[in-house]
Amino acid sequence: LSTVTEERRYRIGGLAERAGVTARTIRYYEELGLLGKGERTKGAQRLYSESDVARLQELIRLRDLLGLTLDELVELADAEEARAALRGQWADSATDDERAEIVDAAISIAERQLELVHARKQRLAQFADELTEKLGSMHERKAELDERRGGT
Amino acid sequence: LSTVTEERRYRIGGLAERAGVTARTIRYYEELGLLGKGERTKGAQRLYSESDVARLQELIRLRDLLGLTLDELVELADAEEARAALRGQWADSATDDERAEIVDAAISIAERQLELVHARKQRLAQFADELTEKLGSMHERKAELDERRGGT
DNA sequence: TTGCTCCTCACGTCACGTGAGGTGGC
DNA sequence: TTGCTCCTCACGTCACGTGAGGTGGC
Repeated sequence: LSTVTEERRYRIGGLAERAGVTARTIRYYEELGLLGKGERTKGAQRLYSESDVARLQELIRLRDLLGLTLDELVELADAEEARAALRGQWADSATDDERAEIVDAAISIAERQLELVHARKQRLAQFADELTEKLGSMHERKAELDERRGGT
Repeated sequence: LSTVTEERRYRIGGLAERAGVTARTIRYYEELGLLGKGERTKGAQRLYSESDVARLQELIRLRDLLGLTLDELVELADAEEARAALRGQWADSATDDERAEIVDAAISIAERQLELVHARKQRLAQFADELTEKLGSMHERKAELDERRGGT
């Protein structure tokens, strides 16, 4: 019945589905400090917000697409803590110098990730080239056989 | 001192280095049937050929770049067995119809892999886009702060 | 002979999977 | 009330990591 803080909440199953993982994975990530112990219902059920969804999806992407270990994700999360703080109360009591420092750190992190993404794309492109070439020679071999079999 | 079968051999450490894995991984893959128990020296040391290097590198790429599990790699290896047979003695006693069937199967496998590679590239491209956009807005924020600090 | 690399167990670890037994209702 | 989803242990599994103790020399 509050009109302002009308935000959607998910239970662990909903979050899991939206991120493409299981509930177990979410509990494990919370245990490692990757997700932070948030609100609970009286029955002790975990509740998540839309920003939790985005955060988990990001973690899964870094894990699956870039192959980062959970240890590396924890490191990264610690480093990003500063960036998240920018959007919190914390930022109100910070000086512009401090804010600039935080933004610089966040930029470095994003740039590093972009490099990793490009490196992966390179390797995938090379893989695609090799597969395409292989397919070409296999099609040749096939045509040769078909000609001999069709034997006009 | 043989002049024809003059092929380079690797021990497990050499193979490991060339594929970017550890010796333990190679022994484990052999245990799973992914690598096949080949020759040994009198001292029981494993010996590998250049084609073993290529094969292992391929497996590692499928694992790292496409995220296949070892179970899936075993399946794929079983399916590819036929393709490998094309290059062996086996092929000499096969009919052209059988050869064509084998090539068709091999083509299907390669096409499937190429699809997976493209799907991954798509996801990576989207990730890159989002990171680039994020970097853009962070640079804006930075410029804003710098202006306030520099305050002409 | 002395290193270095290899060998085979075999237990440890990381990132979860999978019940068992029980309670709550974003 | 009846399902369904959630909860907390806690043991199992996959893909290796890491010694221990020993032998070989692509």
